[in-house]
Amino acid sequence: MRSPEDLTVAFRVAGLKVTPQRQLLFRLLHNNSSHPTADSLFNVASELMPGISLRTVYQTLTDLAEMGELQSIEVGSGSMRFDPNISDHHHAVCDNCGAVHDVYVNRAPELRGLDDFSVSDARIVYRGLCGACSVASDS
Amino acid sequence: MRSPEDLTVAFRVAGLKVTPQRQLLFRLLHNNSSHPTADSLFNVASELMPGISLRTVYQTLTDLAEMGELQSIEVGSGSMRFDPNISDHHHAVCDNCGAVHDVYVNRAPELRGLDDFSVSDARIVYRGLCGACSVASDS
DNA sequence: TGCTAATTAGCAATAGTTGCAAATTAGCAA
DNA sequence: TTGCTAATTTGCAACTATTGCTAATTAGCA
Ligand SMILES: [Mn+2]
Ligand SMILES: [Mn+2]
Ligand SMILES: [Zn+2]
Ligand SMILES: [Zn+2]
Repeated sequence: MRSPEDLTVAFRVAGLKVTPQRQLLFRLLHNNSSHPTADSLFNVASELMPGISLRTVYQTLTDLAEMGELQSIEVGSGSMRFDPNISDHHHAVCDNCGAVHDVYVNRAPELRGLDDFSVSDARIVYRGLCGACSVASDS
Repeated sequence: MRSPEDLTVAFRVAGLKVTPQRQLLFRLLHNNSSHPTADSLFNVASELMPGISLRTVYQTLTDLAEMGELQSIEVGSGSMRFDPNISDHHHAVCDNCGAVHDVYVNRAPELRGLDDFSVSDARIVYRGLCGACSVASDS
């Protein structure tokens, strides 16, 4: 995702308004690698801007995703995660603490057993234990 | 997933009862490669056994999954898919018709960019067009 | 400063799933 | 075969995540 400054320009160019709510979310998302949910963002945003609506958070996330500034990912946690990292990457989810980490693979794995399917996208979700949780569970 | 006959024995051994509802679901799931949702199974089951409850379908699917006879997968279609194929495999989802196909990969792709994460499972979801839909969209 | 289309907030509605409790029933023992 | 009882089924309420709708507000421009 681009910087809050760049997004401000991009929104105006697209005929969209730059509201304080949107500016706050631009800031909260920029360089955010926590893969937040709409609700977790809403909680943080609410402290900085009491009264902001969860609906507005959803709306802005949808706008950003449609503009290609965000990617939305589904890792089986029940709710959608939003990712300002739009590079081609995958995710590792800790079964213990739920943290979602970025993962890069050398090469998308080849298919076997499916003849005529034209792949446009492949997403991998790894599950296991993150570093911190592995250490914590050592006996 | 094992055969309805084997499951009948397995359920009794586990102290679970073998009801007509469960037997029907055993049959509907055996060799079923459609990756059905609870609701799609409920619809089929309802024709064969009017009055069966969606709640019972969910319950039986949960039981089978807990016994390791089914795997539940999430491909981003909004609802959980149930898969009697419990071999190590992945899925290809057609963006046009929504069909879910089994996919086997030669080797689990190696990680890069994540040092200490102990992977216990990796799931790949491919998206694109299935054979039928590719043909149909040829100009 | 005023206009107006875009946005926000609040709340209803929706989809998928699970919790709960009363009624029913499979499986066992007598 | 009959009766008992714990497991199961059903129906419905509740719940979570998300979207639809709309009146009130406001950013951006003239
Ligand atoms: Mn990511
Ligand atoms: Mn499968
Ligand atoms: Zn962890
Ligand atoms: Zn298709």
